[in-house]
Amino acid sequence: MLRFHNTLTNRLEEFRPLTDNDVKLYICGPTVWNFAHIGNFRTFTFGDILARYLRFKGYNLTHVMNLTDVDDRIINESHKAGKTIDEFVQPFIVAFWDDMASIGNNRPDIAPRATEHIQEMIDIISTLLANGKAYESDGSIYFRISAFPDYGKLSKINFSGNETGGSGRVDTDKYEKEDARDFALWKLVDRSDPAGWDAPFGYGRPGWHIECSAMSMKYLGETFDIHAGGVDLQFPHHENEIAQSEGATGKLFAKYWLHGEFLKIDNEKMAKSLGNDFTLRDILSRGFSPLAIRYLLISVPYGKQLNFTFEGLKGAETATERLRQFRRLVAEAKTVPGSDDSVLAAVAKALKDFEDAMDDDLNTSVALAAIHNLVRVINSRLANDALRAGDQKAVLDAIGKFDSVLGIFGTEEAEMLEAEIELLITERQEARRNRNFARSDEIRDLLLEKGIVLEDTKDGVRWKRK
RNA sequence: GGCGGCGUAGCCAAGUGGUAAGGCAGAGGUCUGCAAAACCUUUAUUCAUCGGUUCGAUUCCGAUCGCCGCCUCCA
Repeated sequence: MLRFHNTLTNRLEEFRPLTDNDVKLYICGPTVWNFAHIGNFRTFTFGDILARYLRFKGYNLTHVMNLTDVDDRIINESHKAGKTIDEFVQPFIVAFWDDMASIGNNRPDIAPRATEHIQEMIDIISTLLANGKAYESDGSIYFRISAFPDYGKLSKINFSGNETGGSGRVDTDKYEKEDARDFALWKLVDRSDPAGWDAPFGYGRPGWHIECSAMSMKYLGETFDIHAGGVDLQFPHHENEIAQSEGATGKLFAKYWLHGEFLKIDNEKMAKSLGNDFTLRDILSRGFSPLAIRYLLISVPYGKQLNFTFEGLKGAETATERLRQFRRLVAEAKTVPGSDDSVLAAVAKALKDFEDAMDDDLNTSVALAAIHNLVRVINSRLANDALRAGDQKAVLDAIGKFDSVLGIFGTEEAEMLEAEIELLITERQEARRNRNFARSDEIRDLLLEKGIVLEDTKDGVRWKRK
């Protein structure tokens, strides 16, 4: 029985789709103003695992993840760069999908861009204006929180204890709002500003929160199953999404809310000021494999904070290497006919433990333990005995299942590429020993073409992806 | 100030009212001419501290200390 911790109810709940076997999932995607950092990828990898597991369980999934391509940061940065929003954002979108592929995250079925859904946002705002849940002030449109009694049901936020007053933040807004908590749905901007759109209520641009309401409801319906994202989005972003959407439709917006916890670096928060806001690219350039990064990101359940360290990443590197090696050993094992009940039982147990763990709010830690336990049993077997053909098939099937959910065994292509690289490096070493430097350079260039950079260290030659 | 989470071996960590998963590192071993790689075995009388409840607590309650988050753009 699949269960999720639902932020809305703050309980572990059995997952039941709204309709039959169909599951509609929305995950808040990146703001494409920069390269995404490792903390972003923890959330997106959690989202990917969630999507994969829902499919593993046999659900017919529609997976939507938005791209936020209009917000103040983007507008400022594109201004600075002297580019249009689209020109500025495009390379980061490309980079984002490259990074996602590199870390093994499947592409969502639909990845809508905010700027392509302005009309849908305008429609929601119009509805809210018409039903009294929004108002105009100084040309901008605000959500009227006092007209939505459920406000706060997700974050359980208690405004009475907030820091307010002279130095507080709540009252510092320069605009005239009925209530300090009210938030912008549509911001009036000057005609000359290219980052604006025409709307019945004036030339302007959407507030941050409205885009997710518009895109999720457009592709998944007014009520859908799961809405996921990082914890920091819980308030105000998700709370405001609920207010806007339910305020407009009068229906439940999302049934289950799942929030991915933060990633810490060396037990500290990730922050630009601390210089530890590593992008995926930063980490790859240090020679770590994307597979190891993925492994580390899922080694702790999504609902708990994860402490990211380079020592841990080295460990993840070794662990994924072992898993890859395991699959190779099993696949290439010489077999004898038949099967062994004790091996089949171990495989069945691993599969059950794995599924039980994933059913339990995606407990990837325990799921990984189930896999490692099987690896140990089978490796022991392999060390002492020939594998039976039936056992081999069962183990490979199980690996296929584990990997369809977690994606940590590495792809065949990646494995072949690495074997090829190792071969070339060995040949280059040989050439250098024989003082055949021409051949050595030739190999180096060949590897460079494949995007592999060699690094001579005192322990020998290492390589890394460019 | 309000609200929430966490503190488990050298490191990353799971977990439960009944006596501590898994990974990495370390140690020992198998294999190998020696290495490396690979594989196997092994590694916490103890779960931040102090009290309480209980036959029994790491697990429940209270206090203390420390860390992280939200309340403000943020995965």
